[in-house]
Amino acid sequence: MSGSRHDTPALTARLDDFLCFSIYAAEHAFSRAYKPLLAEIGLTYPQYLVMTVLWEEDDQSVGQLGTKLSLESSTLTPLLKRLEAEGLLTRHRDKQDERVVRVKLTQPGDKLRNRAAKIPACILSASGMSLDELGKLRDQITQLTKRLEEAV
Amino acid sequence: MSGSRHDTPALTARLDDFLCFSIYAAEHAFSRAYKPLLAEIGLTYPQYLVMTVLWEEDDQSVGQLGTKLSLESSTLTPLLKRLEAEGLLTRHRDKQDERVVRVKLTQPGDKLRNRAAKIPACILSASGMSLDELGKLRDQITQLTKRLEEAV
DNA sequence: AACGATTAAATCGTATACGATTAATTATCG
DNA sequence: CGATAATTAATCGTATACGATTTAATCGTT
Repeated sequence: MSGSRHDTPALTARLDDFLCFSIYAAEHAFSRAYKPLLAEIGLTYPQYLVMTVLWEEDDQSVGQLGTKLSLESSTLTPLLKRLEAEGLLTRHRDKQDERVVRVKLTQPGDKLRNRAAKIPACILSASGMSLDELGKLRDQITQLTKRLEEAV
Repeated sequence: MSGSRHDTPALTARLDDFLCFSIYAAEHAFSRAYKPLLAEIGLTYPQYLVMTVLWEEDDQSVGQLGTKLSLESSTLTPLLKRLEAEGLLTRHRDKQDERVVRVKLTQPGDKLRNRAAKIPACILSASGMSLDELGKLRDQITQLTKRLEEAV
């Protein structure tokens, strides 16, 4: 057996040991869990996140959305154009500062909130966890994210 | 105030309340934390995950890799072709079953493991958590993923 | 052996996602 | 006031990622 490349397993952690991979897998799982629910209202998962930010606070700039979602304009611009083409929002240059593009919900975009309202409960139920457990887990992950961002 | 669209905030959970968003953000943070480290060895984050699976066990089919990473062949095939073009692995049809493509590390691909070996420790340090905390968090997330997958 | 069902990858179209660059506008400082 | 710096989106090139379809090979049943 000596000399085989499998003599030194300690060099490579097993994928299942990686916290980053558990997050990667969970992200996939969430995306898949949301997909059928979002398909009913014609949104993708990232589009749903953008709409959620706008339902929370309307009339935000591309930059504000990017900060909240950790996304670049190179990602947001095409995504927002698709939502605009769907008639869910408008994009207009800010009169005071023409560099800024302000994103506003249309009436259909605002109305969609009602149809999306039941989705979080579906996911909660699918997760099989209590609101309390979920909140604790969320806070731990958020703190981890904060530390990773500080370290970079 | 009555009649404003902001009368019913309960309809829309705040984005920060979403566990799914904390995972989404953590996935981004991990990806960004890994990026400079992986750039040194010329890998992207998904490519690193594939290589990790192969370092763990060489000579796997595209399907096996897909199962372990929750990825479709439509994602893996182009990714594997890039790694093949880099000379890190080979792709060959299985002699016993020509439907199957077996992926094997080349010597450079195997050697890369040594250069990648220090990366997990860097991330661990950046996360600012103990191995024990990390393990507990990982197990909770893995369980959550399992439940979400079962519910779909 | 034969033929329909199943399986494994690959392909295609669409949608993120990011870094680097560009374009347009605004701020700043001499 | 005017040149330069800084800011904001948009654009471009590359790399995931998935669903649906296609292709090729194998399996199952008769």
